[in-house]
Amino acid sequence: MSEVILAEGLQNPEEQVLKRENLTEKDFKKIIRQMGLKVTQQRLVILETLAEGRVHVTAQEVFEIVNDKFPEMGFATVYRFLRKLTENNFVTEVRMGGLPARYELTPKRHHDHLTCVQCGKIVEFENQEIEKLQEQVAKKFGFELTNHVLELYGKCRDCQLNSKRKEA
Amino acid sequence: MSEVILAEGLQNPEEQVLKRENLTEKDFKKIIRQMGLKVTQQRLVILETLAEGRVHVTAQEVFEIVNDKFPEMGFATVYRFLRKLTENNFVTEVRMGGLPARYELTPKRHHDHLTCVQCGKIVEFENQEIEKLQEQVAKKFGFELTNHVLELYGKCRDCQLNSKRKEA
DNA sequence: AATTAATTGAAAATTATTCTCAATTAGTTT
DNA sequence: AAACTAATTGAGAATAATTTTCAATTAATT
Ligand SMILES: [Mn+2]
Ligand SMILES: [Mn+2]
Ligand SMILES: [Zn+2]
Ligand SMILES: [Zn+2]
Repeated sequence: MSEVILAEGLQNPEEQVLKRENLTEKDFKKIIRQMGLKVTQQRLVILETLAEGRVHVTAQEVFEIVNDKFPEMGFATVYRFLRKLTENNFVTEVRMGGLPARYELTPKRHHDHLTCVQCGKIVEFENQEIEKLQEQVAKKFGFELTNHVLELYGKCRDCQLNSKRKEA
Repeated sequence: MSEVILAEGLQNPEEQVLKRENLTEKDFKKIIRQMGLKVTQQRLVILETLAEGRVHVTAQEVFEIVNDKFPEMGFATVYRFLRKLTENNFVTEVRMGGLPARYELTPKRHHDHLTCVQCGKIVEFENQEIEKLQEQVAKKFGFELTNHVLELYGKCRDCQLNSKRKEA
């Protein structure tokens, strides 16, 4: 049941995000070439879209935004390029439950997410202590850690207040 | 690319799991009744399947196992009942990336997972320090924590050795 | 400008999961 | 024990997200 609420909320969530770099067309071209790919208009527009506006976007959202500026773009291109970007770690895939994947340009510093199950608001946070403890756990079991997923879910302050208001 | 390897590996992973209770038919009936549902053969067989054998199973796997003992069972019934069990917290859904959800009977103590990206082996662990820190993070941002997902991914000792062997 | 391998969009395919609905059945009431 | 009824079931259709296919186009190289 929290799933549905979450999905609805996520349609227009506000977000509290860590500061992002300002990227220009030059940077986009560099990124594309670093992956050994050809520079195309669609790829540039997709990167542009990722760099401005909402930080955590679904492939569908990217497609819709991009489709305005560039109506002949197919959604397969968006999915394809997002996958490439993710494989090359220029983009990070964030998955919440069974919902569609969300993507963000990989920021210089790693972070995890705290999401409101009611309104979908996303807060990014860094916690070095947790990161360290994760390493320790992996070590303890003889694993070489490659990555991790830490997603916290809860009710944000606003939604807590809203709930109380309704009760009263 | 790690996705594919992971998916393949997961087809026959060994697992290191925390000890589980031994549940009997009596317990299963109690569980079903606690959810206000009727006790049916299919529900009993599904619970039986969850209680023995592999701990982290997909709906498909449950269906196949169950289908042997009980060939007239439909997969919709498996999905339906797993959902109910999950909603009522008798079963916990574990999701790794975009792969099919895996389910396990919710154990008395909460734990998280450490998964080998090569062979799919799953190790369960508990870490109170991490849990505490998560609460602190939530609090710091004014959230009331409802749940979290912590999945660690890495290469297990065996797979590290295998890799070295291949190099040599 | 010619060449060619990569890229693209549209549509079909795939995968996991949910829904629909007519037939069956568990649990209750006579 | 038979009747009753609302819940449950299985089969298959539907849905949603994502991937694949393939013929046409295009970026980069010559
Ligand atoms: Mn983020
Ligand atoms: Mn587990
Ligand atoms: Zn909220
Ligand atoms: Zn392994």
